[in-house]
Formats: sequence, structure tokens, C-alpha cells
Amino acid sequence: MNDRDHLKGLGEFIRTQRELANLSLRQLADLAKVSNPYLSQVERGLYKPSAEVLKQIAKALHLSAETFFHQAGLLDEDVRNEAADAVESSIKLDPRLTPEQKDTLIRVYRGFVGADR
Amino acid sequence: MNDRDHLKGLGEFIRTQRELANLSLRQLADLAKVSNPYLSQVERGLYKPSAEVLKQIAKALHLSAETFFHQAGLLDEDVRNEAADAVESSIKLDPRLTPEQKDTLIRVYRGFVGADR
DNA sequence: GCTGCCTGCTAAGTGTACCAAGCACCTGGG
DNA sequence: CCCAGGTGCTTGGTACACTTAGCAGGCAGC
Repeated sequence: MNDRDHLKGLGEFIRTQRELANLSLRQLADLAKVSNPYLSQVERGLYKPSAEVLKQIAKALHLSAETFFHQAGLLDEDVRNEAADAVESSIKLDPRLTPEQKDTLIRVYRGFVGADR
Repeated sequence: MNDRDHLKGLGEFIRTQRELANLSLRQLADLAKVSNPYLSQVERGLYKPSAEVLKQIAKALHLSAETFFHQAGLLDEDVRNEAADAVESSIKLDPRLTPEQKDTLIRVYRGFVGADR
């Protein structure tokens, strides 16, 4: 029953977001005002960052703190599976997407989650 | 400029809420699964509780975790780009997607909308 | 009186979040 | 060749979040 399991998920999430933003470990560590070794350890799931560090990382990546807290399992309260529908509905509501693009995104998404409704 | 100032505010807030709920220190500590001496110290502003403890306390008092995080100054600002980021946020939050899949979806999405941040 | 149970607090210890320094590996110039 | 500057990771240490054991005082009943 290692508590590190969902922790590792958080680390992977952070690393993914960092690479998505094209930032090096040191760059993000600097932006988030933490040391680079520590960030490395967090990304590999060795340590669980405090809420403040989480908030700093979120800010450095231009993401909302809520997103990170949810990912860290700290804010879950209502872990409804509406998360699934949230993706599709927000895609449908996005005015910047053409109908064809919405269709493509939703197909890709459904392919990933295995939805078949 | 003591950093403990807003901390003390949090402690007082917790104590007020606890008394409002007619709970003894030990009762709340038990509900929140922390030791009673620790809760005592938190309420007097000696220590800053971790996000998980905060969440447990919030749950024990039947209050929202957001309320506590705000009170702790962890969640304040950034209520801005919510709407614009709805698609990306919901993708990131979807528990059924692997990090790689999220990455792919977001890349596709950004390609569509021409985002470049 | 003294038990026993409640209240909150203190003391001392353990685990871990976090940091500074530095290592090992690449890649690109001189 | 070798130094410069980039990448991520390891080590050793400090600070603090959090624990268990125990203290002092207030109020019941015996």
C-alpha cells in the first residue's frame, strides 16, 4: 500500500507539463523558486511537494493551482466522472475550433479513453 | 513582515470553526486523523499544516477544501484564464488519460487554435 | 479526601521536504 | 585535444511537519 503511487502520477504530470512548455529542469526550478535537484526528485516521485511549491510550479507553468491540487489528489472532494464529459463539452464550447476540428479532437479523445457511445 | 501572520490567521480560523462546530481539540484531531498536540500548535500558528492535513480538517468540519486553501493563501489569485483554458484544463484533469495521451491531445488542440504561449 | 475523565498544552523524538555543492554525461567550439 | 555550458541526478545536511508520552487544571461521582 505504498502512498507513493499517486505521487508518481503527480511527478509524471509535472514532467509532462514542463516538457510541453519546453522548459529545462533548471529553468522550471528557477521559475518556481525551488532547487533543481528537488524538482528532479519530485518529478521522479521520490518526494511529495508541499502545497506552496505546487502553487509556485503551477504559476511558473501558467496553469491554475486548482489543476495541480486536483492532480495531487488534494482537492478531489467530488471526483465525479464528469471529468470525462468535461473534456468533450469544453471542446464543443470552444469558439476557436471549427466543427471539423472539434470532431477530430473528440475522436482522438474517445480513442484514448475507449468510449463508444 | 513575519510570514507567520497569515498563518496565525489560518489557525484562528480553524479554531473558530472548530468551536463553532462544538468540537473539542481532540475530537477534531481525531476526525482529521492528526494528533491533538499538533492541531493545538496549528491553531496557535506555530506550524503550517500541509495541504493534506488541511483537506482532512476541512472534511471533518464539513467545509470546502477551497475555503481552507484560500484562507491559507495557497489558492488566492489566478481566477483569470479559466474559460479560455477550459479545454486544456479538463484534458489535464481527466483521470482516464495517460500523460502521453494528454500531451498528444493538447498538441493537437494547440495546433488547431494556434496557441503559442 | 482521591479517582477518573475531560479540557488544552509541553517535551522530545522521527521522518521528510527542501537546499547547496558537486558529479557524470553530452554537444559545440576553440 | 580540452574547456565552456547545457542536461539530469546524487550526496549530505538543515529545518520543520508531525508523532507519542506525559503534564496541569477543571468538574463529575464515590
